[in-house]
Amino acid sequence: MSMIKSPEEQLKLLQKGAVEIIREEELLRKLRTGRPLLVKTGFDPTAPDLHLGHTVLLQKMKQFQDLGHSVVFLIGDFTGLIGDPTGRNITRKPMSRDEILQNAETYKKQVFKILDPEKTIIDFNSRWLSALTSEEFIRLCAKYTVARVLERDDFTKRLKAGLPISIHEILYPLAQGYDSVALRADVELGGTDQKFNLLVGRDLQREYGQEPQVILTTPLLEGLDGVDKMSKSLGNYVGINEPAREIYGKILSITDELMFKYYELLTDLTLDDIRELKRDIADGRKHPKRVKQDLALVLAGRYCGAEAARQAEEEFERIFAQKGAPDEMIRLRWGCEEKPVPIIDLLAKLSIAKSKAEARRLIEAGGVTIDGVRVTDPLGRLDISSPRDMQIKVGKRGFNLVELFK
RNA sequence: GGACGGGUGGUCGAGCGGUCAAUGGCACUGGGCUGUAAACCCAGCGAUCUUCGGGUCUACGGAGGUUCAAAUCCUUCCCCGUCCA
Repeated sequence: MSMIKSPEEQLKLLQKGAVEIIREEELLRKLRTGRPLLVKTGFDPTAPDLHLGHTVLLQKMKQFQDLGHSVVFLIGDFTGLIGDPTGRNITRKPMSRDEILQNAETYKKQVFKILDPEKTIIDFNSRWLSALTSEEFIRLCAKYTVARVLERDDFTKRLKAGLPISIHEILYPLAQGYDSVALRADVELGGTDQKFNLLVGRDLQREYGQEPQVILTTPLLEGLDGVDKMSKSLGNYVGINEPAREIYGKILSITDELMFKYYELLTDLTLDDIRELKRDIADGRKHPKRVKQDLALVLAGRYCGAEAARQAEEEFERIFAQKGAPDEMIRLRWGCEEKPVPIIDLLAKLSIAKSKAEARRLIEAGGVTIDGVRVTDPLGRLDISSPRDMQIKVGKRGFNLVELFK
């Protein structure tokens, strides 16, 4: 067990990597009581694939755990019905009990790559939100005003832009805030985009006669595109359940600029360390690719093990630096045919290309290679009369191994 | 309930009777350069058939209609927004 740290030491640790703590002196006071604090963090039930963006938050949760506090991983199965207006989702289909439980299981598998299973409480907010009677719900609504909800950035913007806002969306912050009341949370963690929702929790707790929770926000991690925040629906994410080679490859594809952000938010390096890295690159002492590879190694290693990460790097070098083939390719089978078949047809039938038109485009663009030879004629045919293995490469990463059989 | 504006391809946004599979930006895909980086350059970006010239089908909120011809005009329905009540 770790040494008990003083409240001041704890605060210092928790401050690192936090964008904002509201309010610090309250947190300190709570820490001074000496009792384990109840730390709540809400997660959306619709996206049980955790990615690096979530880990920023999870690391912070882990920190609380290591300091001896009690962490609630709250799955917003009820609020999920609404859909957090923070994004741009307007409607969501209700999820079945089974789906939710299944997602919860998926969550657990991933969350415990970071969190301590012994010290994590997993809960669902439908437990109390579904139980509210209409009357209680109205009473809850009575504790907040439309004007205050509309203060939210998202809403203000949408209102100005003439975009619709549904009633249920303005109820979202209330529902989430009520979670804090139900749990009697001491602290709630969330990304900076959650600030408003977290603040509502404070207000509601006060309304219900509780001591308001402290809120701690963490920075949002930008996705691989470096534009939007990392999210599964935008497809710009790195999942922590992905194989090492995926994590490694995705990290290597980010821009140099973004790489430093990732260093900052995802590794233990201090800002000084990062400054030094930048300097070394500027001076030519270090190659930016190497620095990026180091980052990829750390992250792939964290979720897949150092050995897997090392192998990922090796394979990466082989494929891209030496133009080789990966260890694992998509394996396909196809029966031999007497007559030579149009390559376009073959690509479409094997689902290597979505349609014949796409196959044709790919060939015309020079993106198709068979057994290392670039296909140049979109009308070309291929002799597939005898059984053999054939390697078809589409684009930079589409490796397919096609087995021709009799 | 009333007045007005609007619904176009992944997205934003032109087009407002034919030459429109629909200008353009973004996103995306492929190629080049490179470090699977950025920037940049080139090409592509509904499906299908093709003797590679082109043909066919499906698409501009839904359904009808006018017309030789409609994303474009009319009717109606649905949806969204703004203002008024």
